[in-house]
Amino acid sequence: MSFEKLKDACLAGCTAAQREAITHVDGPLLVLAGPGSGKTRVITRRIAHLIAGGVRPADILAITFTNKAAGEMKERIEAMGVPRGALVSTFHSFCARMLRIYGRCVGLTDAFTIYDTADSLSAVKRAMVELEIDQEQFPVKPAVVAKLISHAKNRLLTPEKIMGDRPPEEAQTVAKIYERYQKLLQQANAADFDDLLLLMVKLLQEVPETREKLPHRFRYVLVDEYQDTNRAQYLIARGMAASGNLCVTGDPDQSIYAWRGADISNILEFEKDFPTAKVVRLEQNYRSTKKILAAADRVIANNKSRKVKSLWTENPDGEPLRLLRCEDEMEEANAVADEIAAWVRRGELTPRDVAIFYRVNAQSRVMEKSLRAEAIPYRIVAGTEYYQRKEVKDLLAYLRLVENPADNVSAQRVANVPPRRLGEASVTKLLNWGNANGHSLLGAMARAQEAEVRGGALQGIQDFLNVIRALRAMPRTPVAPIVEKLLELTKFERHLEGSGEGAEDRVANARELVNAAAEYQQAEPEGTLQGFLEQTALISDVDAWDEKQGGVTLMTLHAAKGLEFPAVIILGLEEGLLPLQRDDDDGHEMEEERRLFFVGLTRAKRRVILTAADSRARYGKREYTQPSRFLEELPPDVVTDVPVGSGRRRAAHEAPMFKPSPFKSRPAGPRVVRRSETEEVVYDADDDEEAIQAALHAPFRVGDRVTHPMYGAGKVMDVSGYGEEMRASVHFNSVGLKRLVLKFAHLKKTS
DNA sequence: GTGGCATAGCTTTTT
DNA sequence: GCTATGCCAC
Repeated sequence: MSFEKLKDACLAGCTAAQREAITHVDGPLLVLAGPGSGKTRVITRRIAHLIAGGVRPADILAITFTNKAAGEMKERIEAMGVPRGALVSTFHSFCARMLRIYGRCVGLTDAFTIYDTADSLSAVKRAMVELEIDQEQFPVKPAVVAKLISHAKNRLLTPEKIMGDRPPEEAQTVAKIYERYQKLLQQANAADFDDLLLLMVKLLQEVPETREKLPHRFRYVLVDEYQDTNRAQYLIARGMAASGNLCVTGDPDQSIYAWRGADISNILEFEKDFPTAKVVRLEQNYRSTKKILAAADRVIANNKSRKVKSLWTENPDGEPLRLLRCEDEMEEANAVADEIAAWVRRGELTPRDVAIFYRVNAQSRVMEKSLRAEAIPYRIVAGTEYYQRKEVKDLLAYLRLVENPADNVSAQRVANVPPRRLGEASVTKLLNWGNANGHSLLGAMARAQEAEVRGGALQGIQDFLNVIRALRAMPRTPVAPIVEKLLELTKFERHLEGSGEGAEDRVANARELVNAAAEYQQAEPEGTLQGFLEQTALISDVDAWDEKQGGVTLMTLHAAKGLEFPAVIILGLEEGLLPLQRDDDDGHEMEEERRLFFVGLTRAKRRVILTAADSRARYGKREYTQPSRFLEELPPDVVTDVPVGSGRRRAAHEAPMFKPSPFKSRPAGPRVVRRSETEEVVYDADDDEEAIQAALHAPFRVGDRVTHPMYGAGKVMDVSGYGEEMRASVHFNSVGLKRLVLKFAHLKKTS
């Protein structure tokens, strides 16, 4: 295809506003894109259009928010039929890549290690030990110190500045820890997440060798989700675009990362930063129904500090949003699982069409239980979890040491894993000797005699060094054999087998790392050990999510950004949870909570369910809740209120009003839970084993005639679930439609 | 050096 | 209520 034809293809089916953004070539460009307005399409087509217009792919840099988004963008550009070669990456991956090349200018070799939050914390603790700060006496905990340091870094502040109203001597001590921490990282040839950005800024601003060259390396720079950039990222974006051809896209109403330093004014003040900037607004929504969009629009209108925009859609009205009011989080989860089961049964949606969002990860547990009980397949999106597991981190620590022998945090971590009589005393001795004599921990081990380590520890040190040396002798690609060799040499699986409860899982996790390495190799045939380690360090939650796999998706509202689903369920619309309660509320954080809810709502194409529970367990204590203020902000005409459980039960049976006490056991006798006008679940109190077994092994089918001890004759209308959770909807002559749990219902076939 | 027990901290969100 | 860490005893 000719480049002219390609250019046309880039514009096919686009609106005037979209075309404007796609065809803009030189000079700064701000694309303010509402949810579902075709932003990704505009970015990918703009890149394809640039290339079709003669721009070399290698001159284009596109920054996305997640690795997953980067991968998808690359695919979509290639699908347009233009030559590949544009660099599409996240900020962190891009900076890591630059630092592999130019790290020497800022004190890193190309083998540097990336420290995650947990590694940083270890380094902070080590810094405090070295400074002889008594952790009992110093009132700031290591984790808080680590946070303060990170905070300072991604805002480019000195530690004193971010100490707020803490006493000056505390600030001074934190500053000292910061300094020592940084020295430790330097010695370990390591960079934490924030350093990746910070050192990149240094390359752009301070280092003579790079500050002239790097800003001109790319002619066109694009940054997506610009509303979520922090100070350092802002400087990098600007710094890389000496050409002035900086295109940023985003939506201030979807800024949800202020808590980690994102500065919404980066996008709000883009026009001030670049007075010649062209601004394109994308306000037509192609994703959601009118009702969903109206709800989202009305909610976000309550934010005071925002650029007003008018979202609209030509999509149909759609069905109303539904609010399930439940007694507690268990009922909430059951009601949601029942809903989904019904959708699937009716053929309206498949499980993979459905996403469940929540504010905090802890909410997923109860939900999972109910989904399992209904036999609904689901997937939790929390990719980093796997790499945080102890056994996996241990293995990665070995691999890092192979790559970077200076990495003391990793060396300290696994020196005695599996146990090899190389205890804390010896390690401390080696560490101190190494510090004094300019050697890493690994280096000190190689000179253990000099360091005056003796006894059993010496053999342990030998074993440890042998493992590292053997691995280092292997080629760095392919990666999987290195991981396999590691498991073999350390007898890691045998070590885990004896680790008590959950040992099987741990062994499986360890083996899984071999698979992860093989998968990495499949994606990156040339990939090295270093590349694999980098990928594992910079993986994000959504990165691990494969939408091709079936099942209901469970994730936090934060992880939901940028995705879309036919049906969305948002749990826990309660004061304190969504919006989440915090100590120092100055109103800005409330607005960020509202944006988070806005993001959740606007992920939905056709169907939205919201839930709220009267009480919820928190820290193991039951607390009564107030409905979220966001519920009052929804336009009443697009929301249907659906009482589940207690409220409905009262209405149905005119029981006296009382707050159900979680401390009283429920009264004997059949328990009836009404779920809607026509549906009830009846649990019988006396469950004799024989009847249960009989019920479970008598397959009821739609259309079967049955009798029930209490309700008499009826006809089966619907069957759902498996095993103990199998339920049937039965229409009884006496009382109409009931939903029965077969395990308890004592239902018999009559014909 | 290992294993058992107590307890603190967790539930904000994540690269 | 759970879990990860740290402390102590053997």
